[in-house]
Amino acid sequence: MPQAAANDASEAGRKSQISRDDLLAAALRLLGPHRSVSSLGLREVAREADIAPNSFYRHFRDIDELAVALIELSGEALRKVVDQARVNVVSGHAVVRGSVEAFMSQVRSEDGLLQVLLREGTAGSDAFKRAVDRQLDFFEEELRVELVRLTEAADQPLHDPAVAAKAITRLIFAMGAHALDRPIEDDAELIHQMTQMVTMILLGSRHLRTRLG
Amino acid sequence: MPQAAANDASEAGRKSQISRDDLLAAALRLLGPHRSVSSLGLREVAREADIAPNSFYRHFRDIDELAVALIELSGEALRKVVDQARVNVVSGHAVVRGSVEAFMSQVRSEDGLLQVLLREGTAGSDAFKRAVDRQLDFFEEELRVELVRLTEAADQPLHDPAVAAKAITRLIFAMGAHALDRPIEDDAELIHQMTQMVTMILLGSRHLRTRLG
DNA sequence: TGTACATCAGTGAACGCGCGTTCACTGATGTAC
DNA sequence: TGTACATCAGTGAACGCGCGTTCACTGATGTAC
Repeated sequence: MPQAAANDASEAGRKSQISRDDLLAAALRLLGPHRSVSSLGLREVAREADIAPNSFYRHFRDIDELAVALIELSGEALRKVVDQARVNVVSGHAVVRGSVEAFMSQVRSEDGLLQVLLREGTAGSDAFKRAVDRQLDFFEEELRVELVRLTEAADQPLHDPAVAAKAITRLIFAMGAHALDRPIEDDAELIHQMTQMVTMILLGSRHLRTRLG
Repeated sequence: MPQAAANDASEAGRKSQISRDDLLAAALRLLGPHRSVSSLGLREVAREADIAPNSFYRHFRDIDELAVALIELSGEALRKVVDQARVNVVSGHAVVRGSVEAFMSQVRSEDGLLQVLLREGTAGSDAFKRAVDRQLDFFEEELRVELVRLTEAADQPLHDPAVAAKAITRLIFAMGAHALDRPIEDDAELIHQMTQMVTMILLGSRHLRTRLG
């Protein structure tokens, strides 16, 4: 069975086929919690994936295309947060706190997906920055829709749900990035702070409406 | 007058002395609004400053030490924002909006100092990240003191001024970084949004106190 | 005032390194007959 | 079922490049006598 033997890394010659996903996984392994995507090198990723540097081009045009793919992959982590938040709404669980907890649980997730997104302030190529912004905008829009739905159902509408959603999104992402540089023992405190912050924004937005009409 | 002639760049041989500040200025020129400090190269900065690469070591241990110096320099821009905010308080000008405007005016400042700070999500060496955090913490603390002073004077104390100050700081920095990627025509809209966001946080923080005691 | 000397910001040349990219290639796999 | 062939994910070697860093040096400047 030469095909089976070819999967053995100790075998000389050609490796069994490697997929885009294998390269993305290798890149994720290299990143860990403290490196930024845009610092990844092509040879470095190829080395980690155990392929020749030039084989990289079979899967991606360049390292930047891989970076964009990574960002899109990390969007999955955001979708999980949104899903969990919706579950909290239905179950009557404390919505703000529960959602902040869901977010932080993704921040600390072993797969490291959300970390990829948080590590990126504003560095990298244009295509890359656009990819990051797409993910932020997606989250912001989901949040906005949910805020409108919830607050109107409770007959406590917000003054400007779009601005509130943007504020919460940007703030929670900034705090998430901050959390990456703090020890995990601080998580409880951070969750408490983030919950308070989001509550302030929501409460403020509601009263701004009461005040201004 | 050989000394005077030595200042002429067309002159062969040794250049007149160059200072740390000249190197910092060269680095700032290279950065512009869209590059991150941690991507600067030693040879690149030396080239821009018109000195030999090895001369760099006369002024900084390595490129990282220059990056930290740049961050500390950029703290000056923050101090200007704080000063302007205090002027607004005294003059009775709209405090929140005026301070947001002062911040955005530094964001767009020609010297590009504040941009250096905003461009840095979380990349770079440990020493560098600590330098960035120091500046954020400085701003947050100034803001906290001012918030306490103002709201207690108006007899409308906040629920947790420290958390409110942190929320405002992180949010305003995130929005400032966002602004760098937007055309200057969007500034009016961004200032409007940021003003609303800060107002929401302050209003929410006050009502949180009313509610919880 | 003149001379001898220490200091030290500057220099050019060279190093080894890892990078991205290109080339012509190989050989396993799937398909057509 | 066997054979011929196209496809294409993999390969090793090589390229030129810019990087950070080290070396022994030079010569202008300030200071001591």
